[in-house]
Order: sequence, then C-alpha cells, then structure tokens
Amino acid sequence: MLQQVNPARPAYRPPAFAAFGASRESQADDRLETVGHLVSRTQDQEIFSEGELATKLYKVISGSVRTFKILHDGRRQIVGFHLKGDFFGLEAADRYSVSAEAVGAAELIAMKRSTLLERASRNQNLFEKLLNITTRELSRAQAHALLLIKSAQERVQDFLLDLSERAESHEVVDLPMSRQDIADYLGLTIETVSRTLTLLEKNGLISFCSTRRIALNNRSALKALQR
Amino acid sequence: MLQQVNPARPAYRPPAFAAFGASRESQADDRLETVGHLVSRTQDQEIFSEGELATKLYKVISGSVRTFKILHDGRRQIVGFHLKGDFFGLEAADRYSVSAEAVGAAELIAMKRSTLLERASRNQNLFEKLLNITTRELSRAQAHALLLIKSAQERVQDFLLDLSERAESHEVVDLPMSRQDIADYLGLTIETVSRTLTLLEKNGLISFCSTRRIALNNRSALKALQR
DNA sequence: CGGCGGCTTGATCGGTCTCAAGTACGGTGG
DNA sequence: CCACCGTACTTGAGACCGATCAAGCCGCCG
Repeated sequence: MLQQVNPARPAYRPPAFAAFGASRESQADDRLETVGHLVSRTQDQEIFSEGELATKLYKVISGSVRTFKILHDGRRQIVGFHLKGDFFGLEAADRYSVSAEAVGAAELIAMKRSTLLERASRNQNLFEKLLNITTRELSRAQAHALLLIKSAQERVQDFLLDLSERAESHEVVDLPMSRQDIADYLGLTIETVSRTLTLLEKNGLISFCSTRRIALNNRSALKALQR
Repeated sequence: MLQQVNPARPAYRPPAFAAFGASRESQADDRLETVGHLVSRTQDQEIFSEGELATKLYKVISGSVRTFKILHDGRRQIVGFHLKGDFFGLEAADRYSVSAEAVGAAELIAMKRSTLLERASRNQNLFEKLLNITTRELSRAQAHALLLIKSAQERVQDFLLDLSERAESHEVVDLPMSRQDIADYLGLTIETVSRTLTLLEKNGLISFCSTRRIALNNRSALKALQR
C-alpha cells in the first residue's frame, strides 16, 4: 500500500529533519532540502491549489505528484507528473498557477520560498540551483507543449519513453497514475489512451505485466516516431 | 507578459548603451538591461538556434520575436511570441531548448548570462528579478499548453485576447506575425486559423482593418469562451 | 461470491486536416 | 500611376482521426 520511503540508500533522516535547517544557518549548505520539513499526503490529497499564495516549494521524496489546471468547462489539464527527486511549485511568481495533488501516497519536503530566497542571496551556489531547476522546468513545459500537437500514438509513445527514462528501470515502466491521469496529461480521452496502448501491445512494442505495469519491448521502435 | 523592468520612464538610451554596463559595474544597479548591448535583426533573421550553447539572454526593445521547435516531420511549434519589453532565452539551462528568430525587424538587448549570474550573486534584487522572469515564463508556457487542448475557435479567441492585453491598444490588435506563425503557435493549420477568423468576423466579434490588423468589437463575448 | 471502479472495446459522430482552387494585397518595374 | 507579379491569405470539398456514447470486461475488496 504505502510505498517505501527510503528505497536503497539511508542518506536521508526524517526524524531529525525539521531542526536541521536552523542549526547550520551560517554554513554554506547549497542543498535546497535543508531548509524544509517533511510532509505526507495520501492518495489524491491536495498539496496546494491554483491561485493560493505561493509560500512553499516542494521536493518529492517518495510517491508522485500531479500538477494541473481546470478549464472552465470542467476538463482538467495535467501540467506535469513529479516523481521522486523532482521539484514542483516553482511556477509561482506570487500565487500558484497550478494545483497539486498526490497521485498515490507521497512524502514531500516543503521549503519556505522566503527562507530559500533569503539564503540564496548569500549563497551563489544555492541561487544557481534554484534558477536551474526553474529553467529546467520551463524547458520541460515547452517539451510538453510539443507533445500536445503530435498524434495520439506519438503522445502515448513519448509518454512511456519519458517515464521509463525517469524511472530506475528503463525496461519496465510502473505507472503510478490512472488512465484518466494519463489522458489528461496527453490531452486525449481515456478511451484513446486505452486503445493506443492496446494497439502498441498488438504490434509487440509493449507488454502488459499488469494494467499499471508495462514492459517496453522495443525502445528504439518506440522512438522511431510514427505519426 | 513578462514584467517591464522600467515601466514608465524612458531611461533607456540606445547610443550610449554599449559602454553603459562596464562603467557602473560596482554600483548596485538591478536593471538587467545594464549588462547588455543592443543588437538588431531583420525579418526572419536568426537570433539563436536550438542546441546552441546558451551564452546570452535577450530583451525585446522593438519589434517581436518568435521562439520555436522543429519536429522530426518538419512541422514547427512556436513556443512563444516575445513583444516589446519581454525577455527570452531563459529556457536555457546549458543549451537553448528552442530557436529564436525576429518576426519583423527587431531591436534587442543581448545580455551575457555569465555576467548576469555573477552580478546577481552580489545583488539580491537582481537575483530575484532573474528568477521572477523565468518563473513567469514557466507560468506562460503552462498556459500555452492549456491553449493546445482547446477547440480551434477558443484558441484563436484566446490568442487575440492575449495579444490585445499585451499591446498598447486593447481594442485594435496589430498582428506582427503571419497566419502561418499563428497556426504554428496554436497547433492548427493555416486554413483553420483563417476560417476561424472569418467566422469570428461574420459573427461580429471582430473586424478586419487589414489582414494584419484586427478590431475586437466585443471583448467580453470573446472571453465567454465557447467550445 | 457479488459488486464496484477502473479499464477496454465497439459504433458513430464531428471537428480539423488535407488537397485544391481562388482572391487580395504589397511591392516592383514600366 | 498603373500593370504585373508573387506571396499571403481565403474558401471549398472530402477524408480521417480522435471524441462521444454505450456496452462489456477485469480485478480487487468486502
């Protein structure tokens, strides 16, 4: 049910964590995480909501997170999935421009923006890190827009490849999210996602270990993007 | 869209500009522009190309700029249009993730990233400005993704409204870009853009002053987004 | 074993693309 | 100033992909 907090390495110590930030204030620690505290969320639980004052920035420790926007007609566009190690909540100039929810159970580090900014002003390295992850996220958002003009098949293929590259194993992809989540990320309907996955399986490009676990049999063929 | 660093005042002097940056190096000038020099581009001329080492960041002084990506099949996705006062070239962690071209004749300030970063490390205000415009651009990119899942009519309407809000006059919109540019930004074909504009005109929502100049007759109706 | 939610599959519909002409506009040379 | 040209834009007819509507299936938990 709950996935493991600390998979391989025990480099991270939850209990002592909250006090951690204050104690080494003066030292030039450029790890962003040392400013924050650990929080947990259960499946589908809200983390923040579009329009809220953006006081915090997050890093995923375990589980995964979706950020999204809701259209006037009720449709949902998922802006990004954030996996272990990813940051989110960066898109906030003043208020969050998206909402965030845990996809499954998730553990996060919440960092106060103000603390981070103040520290960054005294620590060039931290400053560049902050700018870097924001820049990377910008780059990712642009790539996402590119996805949305492709054919259904390409979108699904690209999605699977992207996930596989971000996960531990590159051959078998674990999908933490539902078909509806995938559809809302790819700008398709749940039926089209399902049909496309079935088609990819029929063509031998993928195999279903289970509905939420897919083996990529032929990565290079998946990459050879057919319209 | 991106904030104007120096909104009302005409503090900017083209001729003396190049020497400007060096002379007041030591002073805490938090205007990004003081680090750069002026460059000009003619219509469709390249500014930088996707994959190039990202040494510079730009601000538009006059004219407009498109940033874009090219798909394997030759299609072009325009990531953004950058008008007077906007910054671009931020998406570059290390190398540019998009290409940039002048839409018409354009004047730009080119700022060295390294200089900017080094200055920002000694100037909290500048640092926050840099982070802010990047964050805003991220927010804009997410909004763009939202556009791409809407109907053709909504995309065109949103596009016109967005342009009108960024321009001087809110009632009459000047289109610096071609129909093809618009199509590539909205993820539509040129024919669909043309047809949709014609339809909007037939419904009385807009009027053509010329092909590149459109009057918005009923902004609130344009905002009442029909699918 | 029964029920419910998440997923798949099928049939039809509709919006956008494609292909193909036609038209207006801006620029250039006579 | 006008005729001509080329390019940008518009308009039309038909095809196609993905959405919609509607069942059915599977797996999981009680």
